[in-house]
Amino acid sequence: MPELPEVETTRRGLAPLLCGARIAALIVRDPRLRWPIAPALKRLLPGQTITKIERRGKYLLLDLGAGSLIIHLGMSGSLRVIAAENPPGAWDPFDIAFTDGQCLRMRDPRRFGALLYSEDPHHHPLIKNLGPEPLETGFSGPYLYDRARYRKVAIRDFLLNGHIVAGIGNIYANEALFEAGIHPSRAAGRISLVRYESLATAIVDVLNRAIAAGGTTLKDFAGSDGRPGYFKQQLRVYGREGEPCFRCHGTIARLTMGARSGYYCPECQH
DNA sequence: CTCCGATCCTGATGGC
DNA sequence: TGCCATCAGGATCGGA
Repeated sequence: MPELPEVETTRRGLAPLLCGARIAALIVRDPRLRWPIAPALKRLLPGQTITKIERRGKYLLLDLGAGSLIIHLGMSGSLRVIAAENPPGAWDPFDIAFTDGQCLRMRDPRRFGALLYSEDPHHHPLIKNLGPEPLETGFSGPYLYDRARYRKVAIRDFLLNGHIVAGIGNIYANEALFEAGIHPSRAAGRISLVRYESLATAIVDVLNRAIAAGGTTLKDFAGSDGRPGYFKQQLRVYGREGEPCFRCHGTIARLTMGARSGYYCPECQH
């Protein structure tokens, strides 16, 4: 899915198109997302106006003044603003139609995404326990080091835990660990403060570069303009098993860690 | 509390 | 060509 850079790319694309847009209707073609779309939204939304779009981790928050829509893209979701008369595809679970004839249409083949509403989104159960934003204050090497004390979980999985730091998924966890020279299966509690400083710097660097490239498109992801993200061309380890390391000319290896692969250079990462 | 595996769902891909 | 197993960018839940 869309990780932080893909969600931020989506947010930046949508904000100028949707801020000030007045909702005419919510059209639900398939409510069976990660959490079912609440039927009450169909009568709650019409007449409301989007005032701004925020991002928290991988969640988009569409501010309606009295509350917010919370959208998650799951593994395969994307959002576009198009003319409402455009015929929907088979995997487009909902449209938010606006009074100007445009609509915000979600596409999500795997249906792991979500459309929720909260009067107080930052205290919503899915959001209130998220860790700090990696691109804002509150995130740092010492923060990661403190949270990691005595923990045996692999550092790759530690970074995937949104309650530790928000928005990092498997691609950027692997890329940041390469940049910091840390082996993905090393126990989080057995990494020095100095190395956590490098890791925090690497995370910020990788995320910023990915946002600048419009995110990473492996298969499904498209920005709100329908274009893919180009960070795939800058990936140094993710998806590169058997290919040469750019730093040492060793060979990138793949490690099965639970259900998701860890990619790393055995020469550069310890 | 922490950790790990199962789970939701569909589609692409590769082996036989 | 067809069939089957495996693997995917997430995140919650339950059991050990």
